[in-house]
Amino acid sequence: MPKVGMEPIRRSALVQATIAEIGAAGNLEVTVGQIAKRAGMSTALAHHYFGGKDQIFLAAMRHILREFGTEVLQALGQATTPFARASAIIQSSFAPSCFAPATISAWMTLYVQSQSSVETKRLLKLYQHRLHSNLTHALRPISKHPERDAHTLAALIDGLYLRAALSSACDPKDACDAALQTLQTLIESDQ
Amino acid sequence: MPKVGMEPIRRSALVQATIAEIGAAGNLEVTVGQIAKRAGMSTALAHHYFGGKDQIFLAAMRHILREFGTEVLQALGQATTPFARASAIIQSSFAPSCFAPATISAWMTLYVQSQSSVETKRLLKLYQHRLHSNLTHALRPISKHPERDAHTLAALIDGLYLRAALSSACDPKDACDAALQTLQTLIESDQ
DNA sequence: TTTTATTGATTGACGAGTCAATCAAACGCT
DNA sequence: AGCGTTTGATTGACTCGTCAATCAATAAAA
Repeated sequence: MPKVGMEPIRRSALVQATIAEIGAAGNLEVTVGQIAKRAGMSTALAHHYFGGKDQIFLAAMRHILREFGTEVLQALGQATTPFARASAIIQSSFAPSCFAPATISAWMTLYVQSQSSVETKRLLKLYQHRLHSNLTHALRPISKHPERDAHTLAALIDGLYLRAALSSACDPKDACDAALQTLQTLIESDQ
Repeated sequence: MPKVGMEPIRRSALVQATIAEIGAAGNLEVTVGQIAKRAGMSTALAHHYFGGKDQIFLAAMRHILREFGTEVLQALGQATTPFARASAIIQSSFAPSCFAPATISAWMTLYVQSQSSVETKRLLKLYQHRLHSNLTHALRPISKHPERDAHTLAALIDGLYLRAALSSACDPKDACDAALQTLQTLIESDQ
């Protein structure tokens, strides 16, 4: 049943399947065959549309990052005060969608891959830069050291996420509260 | 030249070689053959001593964690005041040895692997527990919320390390200073 | 009939783990 | 001291499986 205009559908299905497989495996040891099977097509077709395994993975990473980006943007849209903006950024970072097993694995993979793939490193930097920039902007009216505090908060968010994501004992809600609490402390401190 | 008592030497050489190879590759895509070659022996011998690839990797991880542990312990020994203890823990976490390419890759790998290997997860938890426990102990006399602040600082350390390690722009010294600064802010805050 | 979608089959490479064989040191016995 | 025997060290060659990538062929729309 070959129909025209399959490309975007196939690509999207492959990206979804890739994320699901990475989530199930916990790491990048996922074959093109597995991905293609889950997406309901042959490996040959996966290669046809993406050209190679690396590019399938990259597309999956980009998808997750884009999704996260829009989530932050939406949360920011509803915030009116500077403090609410900072809170919104933090809360987006600990949203349930960030803790889906597939998303967690994808993030960890992103960290590892960024060491050996320049394209992946670029993606990671993009995310970090956006987070920092959003935070700085939110903090400017309420912090004495917007840049510095943004840097600290960004790192804190990453660290708390790491812990919450990797240890089943630690839950997202607590991590989010800890970040919010620290935000409070930072902007109250006058030094 | 088969001599008796080679086992510890070979094992140690393999662990060293594994760390070096992981550092060079940036990820876990390292073959037993490469490791064995760097360690100056055949793949068969590597298997003979470790039984399998997984166990070689585990041994390498344990080695890095043990090295880090002794580094912290040593720094703690020279600290006399509670604040100095907390500072020592932070500074150990940003010591130059933690930023050797091989060490960085090993840490990232640890994060990824902990998702799929229970033994690796155990290792990671051990490290996190020790860090938290050391920090709590140091903070008890000087913080109003030792547990809470220890948790925050531990996450901050991980997050700052992540950023410093992965982006060549960010340097370890700045990350360390940021952590120390936040320590200061946390214990000064009375809320 | 040209273009797009699609796949089964195949190729070529690579890598983990095994095995049988070799070599030399240590050990025990006389 | 001399002589077999055991034992640990060591490897080249091999097996078996896996997987990315390719290709030729088919089918249906345009």
